[in-house]
This record gives sequence, structure tokens and C-alpha cells, in this order.
Amino acid sequence: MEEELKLENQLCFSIYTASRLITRMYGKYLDKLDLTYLQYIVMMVLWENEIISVKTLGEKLYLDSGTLSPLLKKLENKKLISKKRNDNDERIVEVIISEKGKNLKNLAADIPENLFRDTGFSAEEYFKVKEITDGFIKKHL
Amino acid sequence: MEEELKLENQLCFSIYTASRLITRMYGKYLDKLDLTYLQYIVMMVLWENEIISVKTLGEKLYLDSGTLSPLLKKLENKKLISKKRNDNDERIVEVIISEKGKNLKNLAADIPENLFRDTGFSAEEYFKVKEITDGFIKKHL
DNA sequence: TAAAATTAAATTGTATACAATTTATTATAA
DNA sequence: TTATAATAAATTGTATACAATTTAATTTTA
Repeated sequence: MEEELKLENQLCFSIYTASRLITRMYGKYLDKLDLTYLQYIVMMVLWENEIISVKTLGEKLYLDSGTLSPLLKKLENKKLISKKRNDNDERIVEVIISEKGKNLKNLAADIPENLFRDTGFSAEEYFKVKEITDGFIKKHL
Repeated sequence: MEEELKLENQLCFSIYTASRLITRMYGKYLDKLDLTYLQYIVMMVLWENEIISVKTLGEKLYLDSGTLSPLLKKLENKKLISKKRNDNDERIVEVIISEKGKNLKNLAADIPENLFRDTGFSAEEYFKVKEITDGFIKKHL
């Protein structure tokens, strides 16, 4: 049979599986914070930008309102964010991090180093894969 | 602010984004075959193994019956597979590829090379990332 | 400036992922 | 050999992804 149609030869499947595995690894730390992985990366954006529109948030995460709208509702229910329509343009919804949301950052401070340790990537592997995947993303999005 | 909690510094986010982007790229080819990415990788396993239990299939894809059961129902509805309980152990469900499922392989034959071209990875990048992610998966699953 | 086009979110509908539970069957042990 | 444990799928419930549509607001244009 053609080697090309074998599952084991697909880079796509390796990346897909690695991504799911890493997301599961986050669970160990994020469960304590009552966050999912996606909620965590949204909070990460908000720790860098205390106010951000849904559109800009979506551009940073490459996600649309179909994914973000229900997710932001959950973060709002947890009192980690609030939402407010922009005064000058009512179409725009601004997401605003709350004090509770800001405080969560301290509890999350150790997660990157814990994950790096848990994944077991060498620094070289880490930066090599990141360089290649970031180049790929930049080229196509 | 700590560099470690910046989104742009997370390898995890790069892999997560790359994985989603690649899955979207498959759409262009898989839509013509009326397959989703997950359905495609299940078919890929069946092109290599014409009969396989749900359990073994799950071990190859690192997916459980919660994901596979509804997916296999869809493939059954499309007449690409059939299912049969094992005679010796009624707990086991065998997934059997149909003639229609086998024929689909011809239509899918060009997908790997098309994807490789579309992603724009060099051969070196392709194998480097695959080597590292496969090592990671093997270590943790 | 009023109609048409565009934009930003939200909503709808479909398809994963995955933890947890349930059901049915088989294997094991008291 | 019967109660118990273990196994394999299916089911349930929650949380993404994402295409397509809808709604509301703003811009553009005829």
C-alpha cells in the first residue's frame, strides 16, 4: 500500500495528537483554577490587555465569535470579566478583566514552567518546534 | 510582566493553533469526499486494517468510545463501514470497512501530497517537527 | 440623504473531545 | 458456582471549533 496514506506517516496526525495531549496536561493545573484550556488562553490575553474587543481577541486567538461568545459568557458568569458596548461604535463589545480575573494571574504564574517540565521537551526541541509552527501559522493566517 | 505568561511565548498555543489550521486546510479536499478530518483518519486506519475493534481503533487514535461511537454511527450511515459484535466476545464491536469505503481510498490518494504542498513545510521542517512530536506522544501515551 | 453594503456579535447547527456513568458481557475469586 | 471484578461500548453532559445565518449598528454610495 502507498506509504503516503498510512496514519503513522502523517505529520498532521502527530500535531493533532500532540495538541490534544498537551491540552489534557493543562487540566491538572487548570482544574484547580476552574478554567478550561481555552478559558486560560483568553485570560492570558486579558492579563496582557485589560480591555480588548471581541474582534481583536478573536484575531489574537484565530477564533470567531461563534466560539468566543459562549466562552465569554462563561467567564462573565465566573466574574472574571465584564462586557461593555463601545460608546463610539455600539457594534463593538469590549471585554474587561475584573479584579478577580487579575488576581487569578498569581495563581497561574507557575503553570508555564510546570507544563514545560511535564512535557519533557528539551529547550532545543521546544524552540525548534515553536519556530517552525509559528512560521507556518504566520504564513497562512 | 513575566514573559512566561505571555501568549506569544507558549509553544502549546502554537501547536494548538497549527493543529486547527491544518485541520481547516484538509477541509478543501475532504469536503469533496463528504468527510471530516476525524472521519478521514478513521478511514485511514481502516484502509490499513479492514476489520478492527473499536477498542483497538481508539488505541491507534488515542480516542475513547465517547468520541468514536457517534462518529462510527455517521460512517455507518454513509455506508462506509458496518459494525458487528465479535462472536467469541460479545462486548467487542468490530468495525468493518465496506466496498464503498475501500473505493474512497482512490479518491483520497492525492490528499497527503496536496496537504504537504499546501502547508509549505520543507522536508526538513516536516520531519523535524514530526520526530519531536512523535517522541513526545510516545513518552506520554 | 436614503438605500445598499459592510462590520461586529450573537445565534444556530453540526462535529468533535473527553470525563463520568451506564449497560452488557466476560473473567476471576471466594 | 455464584458473587465480584474487570472489560468494551454506548450514553450523558459539558466545552470547544467553525460554517452559516441573523441582528444591530455604522459606512458607503448612488
